[in-house]
Amino acid sequence: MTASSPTRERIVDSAMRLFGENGYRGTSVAQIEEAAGLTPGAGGLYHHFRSKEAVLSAGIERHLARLDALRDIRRVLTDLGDLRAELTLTARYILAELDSEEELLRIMASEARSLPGIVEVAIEQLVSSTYAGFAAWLHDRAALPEERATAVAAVGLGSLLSSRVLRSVLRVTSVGVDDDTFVTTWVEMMHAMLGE
Amino acid sequence: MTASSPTRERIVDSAMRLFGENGYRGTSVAQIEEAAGLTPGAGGLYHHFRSKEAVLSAGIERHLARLDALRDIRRVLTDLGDLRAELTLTARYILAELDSEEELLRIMASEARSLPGIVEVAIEQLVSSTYAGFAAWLHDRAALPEERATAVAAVGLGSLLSSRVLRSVLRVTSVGVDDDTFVTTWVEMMHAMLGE
Amino acid sequence: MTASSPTRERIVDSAMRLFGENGYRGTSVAQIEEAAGLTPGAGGLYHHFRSKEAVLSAGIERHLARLDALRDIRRVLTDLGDLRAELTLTARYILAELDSEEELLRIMASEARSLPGIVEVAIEQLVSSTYAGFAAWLHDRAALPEERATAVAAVGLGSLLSSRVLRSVLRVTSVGVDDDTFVTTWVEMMHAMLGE
Amino acid sequence: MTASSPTRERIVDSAMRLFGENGYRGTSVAQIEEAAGLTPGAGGLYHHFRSKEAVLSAGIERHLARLDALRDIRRVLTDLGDLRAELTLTARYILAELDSEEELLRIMASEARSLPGIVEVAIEQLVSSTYAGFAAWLHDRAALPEERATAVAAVGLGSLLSSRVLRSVLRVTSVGVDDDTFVTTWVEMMHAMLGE
DNA sequence: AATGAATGAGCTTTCATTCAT
DNA sequence: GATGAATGAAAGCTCATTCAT
Repeated sequence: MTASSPTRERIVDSAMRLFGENGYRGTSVAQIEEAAGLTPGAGGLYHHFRSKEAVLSAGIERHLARLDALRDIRRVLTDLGDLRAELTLTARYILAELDSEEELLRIMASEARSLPGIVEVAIEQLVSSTYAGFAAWLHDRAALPEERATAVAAVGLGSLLSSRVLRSVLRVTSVGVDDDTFVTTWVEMMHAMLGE
Repeated sequence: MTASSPTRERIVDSAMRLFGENGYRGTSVAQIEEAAGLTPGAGGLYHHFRSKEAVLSAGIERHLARLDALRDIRRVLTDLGDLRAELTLTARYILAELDSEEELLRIMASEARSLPGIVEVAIEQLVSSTYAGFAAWLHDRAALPEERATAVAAVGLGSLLSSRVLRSVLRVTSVGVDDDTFVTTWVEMMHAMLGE
Repeated sequence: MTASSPTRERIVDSAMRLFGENGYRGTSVAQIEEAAGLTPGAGGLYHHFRSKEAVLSAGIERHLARLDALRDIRRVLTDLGDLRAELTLTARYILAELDSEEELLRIMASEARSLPGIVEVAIEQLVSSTYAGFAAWLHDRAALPEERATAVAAVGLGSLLSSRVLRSVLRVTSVGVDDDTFVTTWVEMMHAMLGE
Repeated sequence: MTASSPTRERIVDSAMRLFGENGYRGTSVAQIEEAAGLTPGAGGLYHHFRSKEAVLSAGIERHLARLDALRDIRRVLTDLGDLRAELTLTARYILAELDSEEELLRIMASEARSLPGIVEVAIEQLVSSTYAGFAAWLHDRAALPEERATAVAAVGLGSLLSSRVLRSVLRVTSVGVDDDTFVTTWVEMMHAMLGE
């Protein structure tokens, strides 16, 4: 039950990958053990975690720790002097983050309702803070009134989020638009909206 | 195995509700039977369906049949002469549809990866046709070139989809914007984009 | 989960026998199933009981129901006019009852501490009422003051109980005395104590 | 595997206490290790004992060694000239011994059937010799013929044993008699029996 | 002597599915 | 068409024991 060890890390890695692929319920402890190089079914996992759920918790916490940066999204959005450039940067950054957290996104979508406790907290932290951060930036940078900034953030971030939900969660291979075009179009829309 | 009977209907109803609430794996055949008024665990379900998966298939097919209307979205978007009004109508209509198909949306998100065959086809049909339909309308009505219409459809519909994915799938209670404001803002953005 | 069925009865029978032989923990559900004619390990037991503990509960309740007679021990001790004869009858009756409840006695001794809830109640009902019943009889029949009757009952019944505890629980094969001699000696002692 | 060491002693102490509280099967090697100040689950116990059973054996042997005195009960029963006084002394002594061996008594009762080998021998040694010793004393002191002495010993010791079996094994909190009254009554009964 | 790690075997329980009635 | 009963397979988890360090 050490805080960290190579095996422990391998267990979390394997588990999160399998959870993302097959869902939490769809992944057995034996599969995780096997993927982590332990004898499947021998219960080796339980020397490192109290339960299967504890593995998920550890995995989610690791993701969240890694995402602390995203939480304060304004740090990325330094003033480039050019709104279009900043919006492009934002879009690319958020898409890249969502891509690197594909596993987490999949798990959240599959298990949000079956595993309330753990997953709910993670979603709240992740989504709310991202939306709030972007809204605050719109308020500061584009001088939008607070309520309007919130609404624009909801519409704008929704677009970016759904592009990854479609791909990673719903496995929709394509809606006919490549990433670059998507970003360009999104930037145009946001820019048209923000005036100037 | 009759094509249709009151019991069969009750089974599909109960099953889809339970799948939406607890996921496919999280719902046992016995639970479905009980909810459908049969003796739980007695296997009565198997007089109407070959397997648990067949119940899901039937449920999804029923949803898809009901959604045929949405497939040809242009039927709704009759010419009102006013682009803003038409966009507002579109947004409201799509959100309403997503709401009435909340069950399906949840199931798709939870099981897209664990039950490829059945669910994947449904998602493909549903999403692709909706996106394609909206793009076609943009092409006709707003005179956008085809590629651009596709891109704008992707960005625009994504926003609407995300709003319901957040609420129904990820259980995010609110991102600070009510539906009316969301629609208004979305319409503005689309309108700003489409020029004129 | 029917209240009664041949299989259910066989499960309780087998379980109580095995619990008596190997203890509650020492008996696996698979063993019970096998002894009851079900496929071991297939979980058939769970169609009749919610858990392994529920089987023990049902078994204990069955024993207790059967022991309702013993509870009012005075019914047996009808006035024969001869104290010696009545004491002899009592001793034989109690030993016979303990013998027919050997299983229960073993289970009580093995599991009194590991399964408090269920077993504790049974012991309390069984032991307390027997002691109280015998004390009441001594009070009525031999005109002993209440406190004295209680003390004599404790000493006297203790002897009888220990003879069966030694044999059934501790597996002491013999302490050099056969049952008839034991009863005769016990009767003499009680008689000497109760005076003429 | 040293014959004796502080850790070894702590292991036996902890183990016997836990066996008494939770039973042999109900106590894990990890629990014993933890209670003995070792890292639970690390297998430190196996540096001192070949197996879990060997710990129980060592514990029982230690108890038996301590009980060698009781085996020759007559040493206690020195001639006081007064039979009543000697009986009182005997009763108190045996009850005190049973109390100080509560652990052992519990273990014997719980595990007599699941762990025959080890425990059976201990019980045999302990019980038989006590009964035989008391019978011999009755034979000498009260001039009872051998067979009669054996029978009276069985009836008399049974009472004392039961009182502790009820309390320590069956957890019956009280049968309405305190220890002093119990002893007094027992002495009276034995005295009435032994005549003069 | 002690520990971190691993393992094989076992546990209780759940469940989709089948079948005679 | 519905039920009571049964079953094979698998799940999460525990545990006595071993071993390299």
